[in-house]
Amino acid sequence: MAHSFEPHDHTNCQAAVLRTVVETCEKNGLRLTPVRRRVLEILLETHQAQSAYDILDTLKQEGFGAAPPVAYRALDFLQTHGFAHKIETRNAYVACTAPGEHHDPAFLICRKCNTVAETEAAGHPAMPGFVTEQVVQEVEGICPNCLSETSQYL
Amino acid sequence: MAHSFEPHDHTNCQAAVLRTVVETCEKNGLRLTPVRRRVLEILLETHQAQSAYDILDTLKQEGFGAAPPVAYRALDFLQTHGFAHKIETRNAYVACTAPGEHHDPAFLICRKCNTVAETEAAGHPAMPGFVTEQVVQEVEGICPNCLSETSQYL
DNA sequence: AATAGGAATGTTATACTGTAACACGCCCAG
DNA sequence: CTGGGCGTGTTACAGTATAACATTCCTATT
Repeated sequence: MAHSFEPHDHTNCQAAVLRTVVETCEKNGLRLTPVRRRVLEILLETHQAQSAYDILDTLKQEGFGAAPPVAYRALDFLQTHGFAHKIETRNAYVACTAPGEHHDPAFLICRKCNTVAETEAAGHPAMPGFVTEQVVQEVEGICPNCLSETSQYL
Repeated sequence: MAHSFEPHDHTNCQAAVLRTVVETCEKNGLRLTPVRRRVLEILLETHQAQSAYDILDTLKQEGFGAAPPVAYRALDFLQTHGFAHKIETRNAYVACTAPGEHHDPAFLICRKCNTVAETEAAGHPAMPGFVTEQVVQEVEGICPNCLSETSQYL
């Protein structure tokens, strides 16, 4: 699977994830309602994290409910079932690029182009006697594409 | 150094960190002004993360400026110089428990007692060609103390 | 000692992020 | 055919954070 920083057929990328999510929902009796599906599609349009209010703006224009809970509830659903993730350092959201494939996602975030790449967390901090339940790993830096541009890394 | 989950002489714990910070500031020509010092002290009072507005409430009562920027600017200073950290998953702040000792802090956060323990991040997600600049690692779970209490881990 | 310039503080105002609580409609299990 | 759960929509509000400007305080020179 190509990651977000690599050139890839994005139309196909979107379609593949959407298909997987639709199938997963059917298999597990989850209701991928119009709002929920649309929010996923909005997230899938780009590999940049989008704020709940950005998403809400789009929803409004399309005739969905106009108040924040509409967006937040759809995002909750998507996150609960692993179809979307929150980028904590940005208070923004991305579609999962590998639904059903892993348990501890980690994110590489380019501070120049804002692209987010999802990867698997390889281990996490621990301490004897501490029971881990959730792991957040986010790395900010410069992605290969922005690095190779003439402007360099500032 | 005892970590936050271990029983320890907290008065001494606070004093030691404060002393180190004071020395570091003197050594590097940093101005640990009254507000900044007081915010650090407030953070040092507990190993639980405190919101900027909690801190601000205390500042107000003590005659410091009453508007959010007062707290946020002091926190910015402390974070910039590694004396405090933001817990991204909680929008809250803690004092650094090992100022000057490491570069990539990671945090273990007990969801029951809200205690935060700082540790060193052992490695972080990467991808070929991506230049890492900042790493955020936060683990939520149950700390040893809460685990051993009769109520168990729910 | 006088003073110019930057740093720090304080204020107002506003932007951004997120949730509580309740009304309504839909659907399907009894 | 109904009642209860779920999903949607709304209003209202709570919580987090910053922009912009005025003022004061240092301090590094004259």
